[in-house]
Amino acid sequence: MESPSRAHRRRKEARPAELIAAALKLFVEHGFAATRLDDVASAAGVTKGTLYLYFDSKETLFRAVIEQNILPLIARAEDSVAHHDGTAAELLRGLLLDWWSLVGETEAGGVLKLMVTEARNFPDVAVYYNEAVVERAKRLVSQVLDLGIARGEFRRVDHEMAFHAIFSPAMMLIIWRYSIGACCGQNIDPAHFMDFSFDLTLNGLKT
Amino acid sequence: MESPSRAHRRRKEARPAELIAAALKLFVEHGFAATRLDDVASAAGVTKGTLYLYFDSKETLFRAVIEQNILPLIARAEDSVAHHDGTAAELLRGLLLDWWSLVGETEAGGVLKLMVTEARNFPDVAVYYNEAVVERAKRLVSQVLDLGIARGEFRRVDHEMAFHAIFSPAMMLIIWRYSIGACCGQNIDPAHFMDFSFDLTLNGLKT
DNA sequence: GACAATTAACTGACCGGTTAGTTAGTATCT
DNA sequence: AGATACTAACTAACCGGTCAGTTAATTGTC
Repeated sequence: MESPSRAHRRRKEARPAELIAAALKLFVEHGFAATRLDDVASAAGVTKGTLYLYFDSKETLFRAVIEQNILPLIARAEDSVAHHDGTAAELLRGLLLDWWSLVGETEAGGVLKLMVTEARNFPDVAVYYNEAVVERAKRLVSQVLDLGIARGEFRRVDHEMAFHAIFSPAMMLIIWRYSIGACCGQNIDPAHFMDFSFDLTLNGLKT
Repeated sequence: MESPSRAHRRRKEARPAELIAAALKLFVEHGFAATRLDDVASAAGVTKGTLYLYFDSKETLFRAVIEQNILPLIARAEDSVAHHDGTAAELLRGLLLDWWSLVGETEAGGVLKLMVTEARNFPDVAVYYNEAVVERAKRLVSQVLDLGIARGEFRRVDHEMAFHAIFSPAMMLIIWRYSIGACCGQNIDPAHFMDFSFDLTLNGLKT
């Protein structure tokens, strides 16, 4: 027996991350209000008292969950911009697939669903998310569209509209997976759907 | 005093609908768990005790909210099928715009967001919703796609994929409006966006 | 290397505010 | 007057947040 007795070892460094991971999972599953801190703590292998050593309140924990899970996303997005080679179409596909492998296929994808469900209860967090993620992505897509139009690949389109149209399928896929899809077995094959919907959109964008 | 007595008139017939409307609004805004029944009741102009005359529990009220708001939707969808005239493209556009004016532009649109946020807490309701709304819509779109393919208008496409691709923008628009969009002023012009995204998709579908 | 003395991560019982659900009583209708 | 739509005061349970106490690690002393 290596460590049943050591169930509660002292691991100050690891706790916050573990608590945040547990909180993300449960917040996404049940929503913020319906999630008990006792459950978050025990999912992270500690008790509620310990949770309060690291976070001031349930709300603070929520903010930490959002922040921790979008910070890497922001960082990664930035260097993805610079290296543009190939056609605008290829760049756009790369952008979308990068975003997918970063958001869609990781636990972090739940943050999107969480923001959608809790935006009205935490408007300031929603504004922060909008600026840190959505607006940034919008600017990225806008650049690619400009490039595509300049190269004669794309039609002149409303950038705002195009952005939403391009990301809608991927966002829908994520939200679906964490909500109704989780209850009704029939899940869409993500890779297949991403390919399909991107082709559809690209055809629409082409001159 | 003009009508403090009016405040509690006896209106057995009107109460359930009023309570359901108030509940929908608050459930969509704050989520199921974070909504107080006292608030639902007072939004409907009664007190909590009255609410319990018409609904057994908070959960029963939730189910009623979903059911009442998708029943008309189902009914309307059915007769929209039969009258197919014109091209498949026109039919598809009609289907989507009908759905939009029925779901997107009414209070009932909130049901979609509500189902997304609460699906995991009410899996059986989610399954019901999926069968009563999603699967039904899927079959409708499938018929139109078959028609379009038979007429040589559309490419041979995976119906499941195409369905999700077609409805993604509209669903995203609704979910957006009731969540992050509600916190960050910048709302998309629905009519414009629906036109834009449908054109994009249609281009992709065409032979 | 053993054995305090000290520090700090962690626990779990507890408190108080909140809210789903109940019920005794009031107002309105026929 | 009898029936019933409705109210408001009430209860019980639940859960966010606290804190006195426990236990694991570290340091210091011989």
